[in-house]
Amino acid sequence: MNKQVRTRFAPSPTGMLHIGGARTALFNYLFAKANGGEYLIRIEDTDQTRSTDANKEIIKNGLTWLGLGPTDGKWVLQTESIERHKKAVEKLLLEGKAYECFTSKEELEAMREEQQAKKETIRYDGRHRDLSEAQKQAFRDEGRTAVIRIKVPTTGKTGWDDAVQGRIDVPNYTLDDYIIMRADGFPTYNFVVALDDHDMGITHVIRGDDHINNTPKQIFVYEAMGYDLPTFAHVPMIHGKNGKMSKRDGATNVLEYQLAGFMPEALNNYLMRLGWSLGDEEVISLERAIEKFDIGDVNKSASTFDQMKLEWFNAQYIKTTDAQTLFEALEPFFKEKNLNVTDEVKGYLLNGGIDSVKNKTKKLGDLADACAFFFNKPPFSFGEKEVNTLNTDGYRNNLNLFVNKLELETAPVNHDKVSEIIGALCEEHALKFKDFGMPLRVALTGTSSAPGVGDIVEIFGKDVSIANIKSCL
RNA sequence: GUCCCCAUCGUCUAGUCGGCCUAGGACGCUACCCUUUCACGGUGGAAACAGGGGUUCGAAUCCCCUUGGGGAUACCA
Repeated sequence: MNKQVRTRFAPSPTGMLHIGGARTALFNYLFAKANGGEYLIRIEDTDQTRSTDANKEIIKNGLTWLGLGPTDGKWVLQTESIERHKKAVEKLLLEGKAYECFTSKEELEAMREEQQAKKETIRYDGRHRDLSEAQKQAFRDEGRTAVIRIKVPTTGKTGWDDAVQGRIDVPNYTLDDYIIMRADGFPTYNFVVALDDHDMGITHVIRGDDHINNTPKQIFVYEAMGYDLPTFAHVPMIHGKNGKMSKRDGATNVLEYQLAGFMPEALNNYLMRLGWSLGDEEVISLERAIEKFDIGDVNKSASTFDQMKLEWFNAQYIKTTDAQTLFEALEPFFKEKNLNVTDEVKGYLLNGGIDSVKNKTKKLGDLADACAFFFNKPPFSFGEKEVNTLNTDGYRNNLNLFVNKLELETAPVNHDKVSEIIGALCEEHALKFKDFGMPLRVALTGTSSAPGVGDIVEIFGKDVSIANIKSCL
């Protein structure tokens, strides 16, 4: 039987969308797409006290930004299936595969301390596994409320063939009869995950390797319910320089990368290269990755987050993205920097402006800064370096020579024409190209860090160029 | 404590069932070149198989141990 491949990403709205979660989502997406399957989203909100609607929105926005929304368009909430979960608990109870446990939290705590002291495995000891009806009633009379625990084998081992980690076996004596329904009546994570993955027809469970320890517990549910096991694939986590990925290593919240000026394509590319590679290829599009991705090729070892390389990827994408697309991505950054985009400026930016500066920046915010001079109008407010440049007598003279020539031009002036004019002036006055470069750049743009003067004149046009230069004389 | 996982340049990685590896690529660092600024780009360079035992004619590649990291041990997910 060849079932259609179906993966899922199951974030918990108890926090924001973590960078590691984004990579897990990406691998799920890639694997599903690579196999012509579906990639679903299930928001695990069973912890009613810690889940928030705000976090649900943040997760949704983050995934949407990355282009990793569900292929079926449905953002499923786990709590929507709560009645089904409760029915499953009842079924296991009825079949004797689960049981009521009245042990109080204090008793549990005491039990753990004792085990700790004896250097034993810390686990629930199964003390209420085989309570008689009379005993149960006695506890109820005491006012105790039961939790439901699932019966787990105490000998032997439980294992599976992990698609990335290989064979994993865990001795059953280290596991315990864990709680599948809390005293408040809400089923717990390890129980409902297995139920939902089965119900949603998930064929491949791809998740972080912090879930390896949960997998046997979930396998018990599949077995108790009589379901077939999916394929499990545990991808390594992302670490920081010193252990856990933390703020020191870069933002952990995906949306911060958007705000910081990263392009989703760059973040996806960087994330997929963490633990997966395609020969010597570095810049890999989603399409290309879908063509080549296999979960079995993912590395088993954890990787360290490196912001420098992310920035390099971002620079690659900025360099190869067209001006129109970049302009749209840039708009929020212009707004943030109080740069008002007039039709005139937009014209500059789209007709050569963005292209003239895009290869010098790594982030969209930097790119917006690099574009800032297109918003400048004379009289310019200069920095020290610019003032010094313009106060040089020779330079001022060169400015005059150039602007006089430029005024004589009748046709539109382009890059080559500017080179021609400067070339002729150099010959005539025994000067060098650089005697014109810096002063002209400053006079045209108000700043010393700008593209070549030929490009600037072409973008601004003859009239604006002349006006700008004259404002500095 | 107990259980599980991992281990190639500073970082991300290549290294198909052991020989083609005096270990390749990328980021970062660095030298030089290009150049009207800042960049981009180009050509080089320094930089790694954690340690110890095996197995083998031969190991980065297989086995064991040590060490070092990470994760889990909740009425969180």
